[in-house]
Amino acid sequence: MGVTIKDIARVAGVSYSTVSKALNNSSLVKEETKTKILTVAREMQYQPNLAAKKLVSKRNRTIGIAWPTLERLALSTLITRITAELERKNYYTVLSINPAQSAVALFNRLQVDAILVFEESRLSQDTTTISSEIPVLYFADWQTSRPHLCVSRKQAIRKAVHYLHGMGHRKIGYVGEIGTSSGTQFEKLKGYEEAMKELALPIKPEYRCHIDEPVWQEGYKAAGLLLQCVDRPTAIISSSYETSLGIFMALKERRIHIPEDVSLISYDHIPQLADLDIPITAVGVPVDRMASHIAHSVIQLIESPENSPVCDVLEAELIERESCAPPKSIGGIGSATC
Amino acid sequence: MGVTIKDIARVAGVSYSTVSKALNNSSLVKEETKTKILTVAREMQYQPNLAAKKLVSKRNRTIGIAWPTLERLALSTLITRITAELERKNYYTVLSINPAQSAVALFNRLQVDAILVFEESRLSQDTTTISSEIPVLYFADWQTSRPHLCVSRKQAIRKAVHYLHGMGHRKIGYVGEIGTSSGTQFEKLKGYEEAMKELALPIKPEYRCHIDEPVWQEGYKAAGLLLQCVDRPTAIISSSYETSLGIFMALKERRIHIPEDVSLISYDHIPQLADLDIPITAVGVPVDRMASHIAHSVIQLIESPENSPVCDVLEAELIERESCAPPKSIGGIGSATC
DNA sequence: CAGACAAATAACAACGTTGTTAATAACGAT
DNA sequence: ATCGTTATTAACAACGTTGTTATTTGTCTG
Repeated sequence: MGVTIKDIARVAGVSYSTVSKALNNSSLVKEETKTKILTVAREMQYQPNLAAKKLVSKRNRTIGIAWPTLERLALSTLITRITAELERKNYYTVLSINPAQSAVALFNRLQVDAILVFEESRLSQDTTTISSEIPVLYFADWQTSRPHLCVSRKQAIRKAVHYLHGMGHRKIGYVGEIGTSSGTQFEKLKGYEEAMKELALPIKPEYRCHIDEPVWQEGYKAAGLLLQCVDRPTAIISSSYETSLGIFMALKERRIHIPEDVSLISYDHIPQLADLDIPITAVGVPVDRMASHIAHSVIQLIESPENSPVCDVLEAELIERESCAPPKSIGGIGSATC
Repeated sequence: MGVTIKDIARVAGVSYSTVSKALNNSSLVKEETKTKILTVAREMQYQPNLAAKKLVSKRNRTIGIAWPTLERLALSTLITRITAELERKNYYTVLSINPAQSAVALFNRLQVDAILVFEESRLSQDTTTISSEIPVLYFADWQTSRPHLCVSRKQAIRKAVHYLHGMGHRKIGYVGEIGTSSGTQFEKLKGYEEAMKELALPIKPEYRCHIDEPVWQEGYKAAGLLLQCVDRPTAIISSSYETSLGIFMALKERRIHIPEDVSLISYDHIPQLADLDIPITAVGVPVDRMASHIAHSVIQLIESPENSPVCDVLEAELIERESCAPPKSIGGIGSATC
C-alpha cells in the first residue's frame, strides 16, 4: 500500500527502527542521519499509518466528536472552532453524525484518543449504557458521574432578564421550548421563570411562548403570537440563534422596529448574531471561550486523566449589541422605576 | 485495553485464530463452537479493533467524508442521507470539516476504505495535488481524471427557465453568484443565460441579481433589488435553499404573494423546501436519489474499482409544488404566447 | 594497542487481527 | 490394525509501528 518506514529505511540505507526514532525526533539518532531520513520521508510523501501507531498503543492524536444535531448554527460554529483549536495543538478531529451511542462505538473501534459527545437532550439515548474504553468528555447539562462539561444556561437567561429589567422593561416575553423533556431547554425556561419571580414581574402564560423545535420558522410563528398579546411585551428573550432569526423576520415584516419598539436578546453567544441588520444582543458562553475550554479539557483528559475535573461549568456572558433599548413608555435614562 | 480475541479465546477455551474465524462466520469452524464463541464475545462486549483489522489490510468498512462547507442545508441533508444509506449497507462514515486536502491526508492516516470529497469550488484547494493511496470519489463539477460524480446544474436551471416560460413567464429573474470563480455556481448562471437565449427572452442585467454567499441574508437583499426593477420580474429562480428563504421573506415582508404575484423556483431538491408556508417548487437532483447513488458509487469504488466509471452525471428533476403560477398579466391557461 | 565506555545503529518482540499452513481428531474402508 | 480422507482446531507469519535490548562502531585512556 503506502510508503512505510521500511521503505524509507531501504532508501536511506538504515534500519527501520532508526527511521522510527528519527521520525519521532529521538535523541538516540545522530542529527545528521535524522535530517537525511526526514528528507527522504518528505520526498517519498510518507504518511504515518495511524492504525499501526495506535496498535502499539501510543497516541493517535485523533479525537472523535459525536455530533448528532446538525442543524444548529451555534453548534456548527462551536465544532468548527474546536477543530481549529485542536489542530493548533496538533490533534485531529473526526466527526460522526450518528446517535451518540453508535458514534461512541464507532470511535472505539477506530481507536481514537478521546471522544467528545455533544448531546442536547438526555433522552435521545440512554447515555448511562454507553460504554467506552476510550475516555469520553460529555458536553451535556445533566449530572453524571462521568467527565462532563456544561454551560449555565439558566444563569444566561437570568442575566438577560435582569439586563432588560435594568433597562426598564417589565413586560418580557420568552420564546423557547416549554413542556420539553430536553434538559437544556428546560434550564433556559427555568432561568426565565426564576428571574421574573425574583424581580416580581408577572409571568403571563402568553408571554411564555412555546416552540416545537429550534428552527426559525417556529420563532417566526411564536413572534406572531407574542405580538398579538393584548398587553404586548416590550422585550423578547429568544432561546436560540435560529429562533431569533424567525422573530427578527416577524418583526421586520410587521414593521416593528428593533430596538425602538421591541428589544430582543438571543441565547447563543456567536458572532453571526452581530451580522444581522441590527446586531443582536446575546447571552451565553462566547463560542471562542467555549471552544478553547473544551479543547483544553479533552487534551487534559487524554494526557492526564487523573486530574481532570468530573464536572466543569462555564459561565455565560451577556454581550451588548444594538437590539435592546429602554421601552418607549418609560423612555429616557436608566431604570426609572424600582 | 479492551477485550481482544485472545481474551475471548481464553474464556471460550479455544485458540484465538479459531475465534477470529468464528467471528467472521467462517465455514471452517464447527457450528457449535461458533455459537459458543459468539456468545462469549457478546457477553464480554467485544469490540473489534479496526486499527488491527486494517493493518492486515482487509476492509475497515469505514468511509471518510471530507465536508468543508458546513452551512449549506442541502449538503447537510445529503450527507445525513448518505450516512444512513451506507449504514444500511454496513459501512460507517466519519466526517472531517477540514479543507479537502488535509481531510484526505487525515483519512489516509486513519486508513479508511474510501474517501468522499465534497467540494464546491475548484479553487478552494489545488485539488490536483491531493494524493491519496485510498480511493477517492469526488463530488465536484469540474472535469478531472479521477473518479467523480457530478450534477447537471446547468440542466437544472434550464429546466426551471423552461418550466416558467411554459407557464407564460417572460420576465424571469435569477438570484445567484454572478462573477464567481466557483464552478458550480457558474454552471447555474450559464443554465439561466443559455435557456433565456434559447427562448429569446431578454436578459436584463438587473434581472441577474448577484449575491456574495449562499446565505438567506443575501437572498433577502437580492430580492429587494429585484423587486425595485422598473419592469419587475414575474418569476424568480434562486440558486439555493438559503437564498430562497431570503427571497421568501423579502416577498412576505412586502406582502407580495407567492405564486399569485411572483413565482419562485429554488435550486436544491430537498424536502425542506416543501415545509414552508407555501411549498416551493424546486429543481435539482432529489436528495434521496443522490444519496443512494453516491453510496452505491463509493461501495463500488471499494469493492470493484476496475469497473467504476470515472465520471457520473446525475440528471436534475423539477418537482412541482405551489410556488409557481402563470403571471397575472397573461393569466389563465397555459402559455398564451409563443 | 588492549580495554573501557559512550554513541549510534540494528534486531526483535509486541500490539490485535487475518489468512495460510500445520497438527490433531474422527471416521470409514481396507 | 493401518491407511487415507475429512472435519476441526491450533500454530504461525504478516501488517506498520514503537520501545527495549543487543550489537556495532568510534573515541579515549593508560
